Amino acid sequence: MSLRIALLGALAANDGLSGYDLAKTFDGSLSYVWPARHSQIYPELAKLAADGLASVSEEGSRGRKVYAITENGRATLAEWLTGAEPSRSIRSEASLRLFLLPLLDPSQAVPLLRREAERFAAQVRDLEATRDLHEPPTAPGRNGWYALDLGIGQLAALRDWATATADDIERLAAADPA
Amino acid sequence: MSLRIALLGALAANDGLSGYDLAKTFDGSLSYVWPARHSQIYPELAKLAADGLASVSEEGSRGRKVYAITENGRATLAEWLTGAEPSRSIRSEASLRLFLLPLLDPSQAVPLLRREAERFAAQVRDLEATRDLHEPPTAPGRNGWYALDLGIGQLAALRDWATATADDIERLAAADPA
DNA sequence: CAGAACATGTAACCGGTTACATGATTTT
DNA sequence: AAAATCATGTAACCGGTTACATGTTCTG
Repeated sequence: MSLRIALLGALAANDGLSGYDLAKTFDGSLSYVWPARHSQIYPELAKLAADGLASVSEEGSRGRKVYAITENGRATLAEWLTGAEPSRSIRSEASLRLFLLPLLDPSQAVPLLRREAERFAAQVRDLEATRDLHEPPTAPGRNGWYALDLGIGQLAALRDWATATADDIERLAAADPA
Repeated sequence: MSLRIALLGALAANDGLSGYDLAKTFDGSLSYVWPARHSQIYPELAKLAADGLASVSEEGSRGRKVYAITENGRATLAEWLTGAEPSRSIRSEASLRLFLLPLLDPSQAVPLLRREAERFAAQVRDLEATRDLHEPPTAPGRNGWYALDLGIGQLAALRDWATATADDIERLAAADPA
């Protein structure tokens, strides 16, 4: 279900996208919340068209098909956004790693946590630089900007947790050298 | 692959767990990074045992099987934790929703963003209360505590983003009433 | 004794990933 | 002319979810 919504959202934000363009979006800004590959996007676009939520608005060269969201599609999107509770579950390999690192003994865990923290910090700096390169665009395009902030916030939280946990483990190890 | 690691991690943190116990762990603390159902856990434990990474250390009443991580299992876990880059991809329906909410017109988006922010804030308060109920336990069990902090940090980031975005949209709408 | 909680498993289905497959246009 | 990029699709496989299926022990 969520892939449909994400596609409708991308089309609503910036009408006139091809499967190829969408694949890039799902590899860029949208990848922070819902990554998807072209092999999943093309069939889903076909289904969206079959269900009347999107339509092929234009056929370009090289077989390019440009999709537009329909009124029906907009309604479906708005309904999902205003309606039912979304699932709160997330699955993150990077977080799993952070979560398990404290299992190692302090001499191993602390440097690894600091390395991870530095990695997240670097990503945060990258994204902040990307964001600050662009003047805040006006309403519709602005969404890419908000998305970037969401990514930055999540990564910064991971960075801070890794730092705090490394500090805590270090403190404990110093107080009680097992 | 990651489920194996998560299971090994849970067994390393607290040896002597059954599939049933593990299912509860994956529904509790571990759910913030890697949720799993018992229907996935039982077969994977069998595979872990077949591969010599864990073993059945004890059989209790009601068919209860207690698993223990083996030396081999510990080595595999340590290798994954210290080794290769974990995938940075995450998939979150809740974040997708936040991400798309700014697409609605301001009069709809702002209250929904504030409602979401309040929801995240409530979750944060809940988790903080849970955490503060318990004295920080000593080394091995301490991991549940760190995990809680990671969950709190992630949710707080979502809360703050929702609040900031609502403020921003409101500010824009006030400046330029379309 | 009934209902809740403990406890383990299997099977069908679905969403997502990887790999396969093809061809057109642009750039060097 | 070759290589890169644009562009769309299909198929096999795998991990995860939902639903099915069964039996035991404890608690009220």
